Amino acid sequence: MTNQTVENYLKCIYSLQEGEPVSTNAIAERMDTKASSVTDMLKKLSSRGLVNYVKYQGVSLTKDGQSIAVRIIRKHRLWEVFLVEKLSFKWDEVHVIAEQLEHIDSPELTRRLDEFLDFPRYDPHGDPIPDEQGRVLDKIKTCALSELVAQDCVMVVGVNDSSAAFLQYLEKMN
Amino acid sequence: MTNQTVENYLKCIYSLQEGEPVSTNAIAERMDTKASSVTDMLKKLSSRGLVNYVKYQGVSLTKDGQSIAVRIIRKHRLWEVFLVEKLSFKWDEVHVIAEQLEHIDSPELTRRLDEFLDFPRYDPHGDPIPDEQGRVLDKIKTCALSELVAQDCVMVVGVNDSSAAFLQYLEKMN
DNA sequence: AAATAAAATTAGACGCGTCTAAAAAAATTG
DNA sequence: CAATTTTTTTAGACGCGTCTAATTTTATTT
Repeated sequence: MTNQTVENYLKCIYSLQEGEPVSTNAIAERMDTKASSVTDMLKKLSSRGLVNYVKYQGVSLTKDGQSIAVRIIRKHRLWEVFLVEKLSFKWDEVHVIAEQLEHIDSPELTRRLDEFLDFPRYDPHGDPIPDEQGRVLDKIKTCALSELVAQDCVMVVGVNDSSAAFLQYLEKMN
Repeated sequence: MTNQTVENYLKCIYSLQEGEPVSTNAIAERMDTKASSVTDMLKKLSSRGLVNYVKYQGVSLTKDGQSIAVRIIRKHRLWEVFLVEKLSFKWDEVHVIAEQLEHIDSPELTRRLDEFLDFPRYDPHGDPIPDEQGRVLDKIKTCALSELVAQDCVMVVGVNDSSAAFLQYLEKMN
């Protein structure tokens, strides 16, 4: 199977993983595909040693699978930083583009991009950027603006409503 | 067919085009594939209105096909400038990476990248970068170092022998 | 211009990733 | 705990881009 496809499946499983194995249906829903397609793919990923898959019992990443997933996430978030910091994109515009850029295969490019960006630890949404060895920090703690009291010192890292209308409203109010 | 594939075929035909229609074999050789695969593809491109294809008579780009090819080349060369100017890659290292980056689909990204790079007219090899409307300048005139005489004022834009050994030799001699 | 060589096309196949429909297993419920 | 619902898997198909082998068309040679 194609690198792109493998990477997207692994990334998806990674993001759904929380202790217990991930279900076929959960993957299908997240990837906007059919459960039968997922089953097919899981068998192939398993035979490549990228996931632990037991029929009817869900799936989890192997060490190799995890390592690939983390590398993709690293690239995704580095590109998001690039798009926002260097090309002045807004938070909500960068995700779709980064989903393409994350599949560019060149370790040297990733290394140099990281350096060019001054080794950022977090992406524009406050999500941690894994380092070259795949180590991941914790996500920055976030809370709603409404939970704060006067004098609290915070940084705005994102919005929940990313509709064009709302963003334009924020823009207008500066 | 897939965007990537279409784009690669159109780019290839564009680069082989010089007055007369391009032959099936020429495309096959350049793309490292079989003539029969090329024939299959030409039929599909033709039915999409991207090429003028007449059996046994070669192929040429339509206006639409040309426009797509030029857009890919624009992206390819812009990314090459980025890699060399911003990430300090060497001339000969950037081509393979740019072949991946050129397929990233986001007109806004291309626009902003262009701006970020200060609207460069030529890529690191002296090849012209098409503008947003698809206008292409002439390639910068080049000649061999050996053709020059003392006092000539030139800029080195590339080497013919890009083997690691030769590049390291140049490096050593500064 | 007939014979031969080269170039291009067709026919039929394959792997990939996906799908629908049907079957099987697991979970839920009355 | 038997019946029903939900989840998952299997079986069989399809489009894409490619391939090999065979055929057809065009070009070259003598």
